[in-house]
Amino acid sequence: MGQSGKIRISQSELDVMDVLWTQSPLGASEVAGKLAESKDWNIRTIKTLLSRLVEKGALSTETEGRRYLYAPLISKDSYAASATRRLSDRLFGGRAAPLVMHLAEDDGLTPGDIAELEALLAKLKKGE
Amino acid sequence: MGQSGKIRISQSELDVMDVLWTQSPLGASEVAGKLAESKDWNIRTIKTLLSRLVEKGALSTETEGRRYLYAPLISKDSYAASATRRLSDRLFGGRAAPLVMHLAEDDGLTPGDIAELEALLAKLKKGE
DNA sequence: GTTCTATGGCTACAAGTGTAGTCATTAAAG
DNA sequence: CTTTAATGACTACACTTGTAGCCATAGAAC
Repeated sequence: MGQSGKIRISQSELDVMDVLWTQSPLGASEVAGKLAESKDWNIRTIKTLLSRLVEKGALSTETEGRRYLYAPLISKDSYAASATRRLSDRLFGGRAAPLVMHLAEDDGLTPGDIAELEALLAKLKKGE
Repeated sequence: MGQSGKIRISQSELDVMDVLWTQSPLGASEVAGKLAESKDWNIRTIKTLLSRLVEKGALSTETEGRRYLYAPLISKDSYAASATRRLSDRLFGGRAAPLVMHLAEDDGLTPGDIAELEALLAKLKKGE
């Protein structure tokens, strides 16, 4: 967990985090390279986002020559956990079932998902 | 569904929506009355939020004398569905299982929740 | 009828966000 | 060495959000 609860990561910043969650540490231009496939962003935009993420304590920097290599300080997992919990608390009073029900609607759950969830539930019942 | 996907509702605005999802239509001061229990907001703050929500198309107004009665234009359910889907897409590539797993950690799922989810899954398997 | 009070409309203003531009510097290319 | 290209630092600027203040007005309370 850590401070992942305190840090607010914006939409665009999250796109940058995703790259570094996949691979890190990376320099700004490498991050830009990965993002180029999905986003049409100027390198400066990416640098701004990187700087803001460093300010926020979401990324660490390591000096390599005259540039920085960036790496996540919070894991995707812990970020995802806190974001999920926030949503669940905020909209469903912390209940998981309604949330899953919403995913289920609108073709949200494939048969594979259902099987996976069943397995997960079985494990939870045993574990607890 | 509708336009609930397009409309961005901020944190504070969501607090206002919650009141109106519980009961509507209501005038500004009634909304303020309900919010007073949980929030320490000036009535003007609430009026601003109401106005912004009307601008955004999240609330409708109905004139009653010289004031407005506000009512939601999007249901909590549809908002919750799109918010859930956004999160799931954004963080888990649209997979439901990892999301539930996150809820499960950290005491997120009570035995009751687990039972409820099992029932839900059973219904999904039969239905589809 | 005059004073109070609540209303919506408009305004405010700092922090956060999306999206860059400018600049001095330095490493690389030639 | 000089030109070029890439880097981080600083700056920019409109939009959103949180959190209200001011104002003219109209109904409520005398």
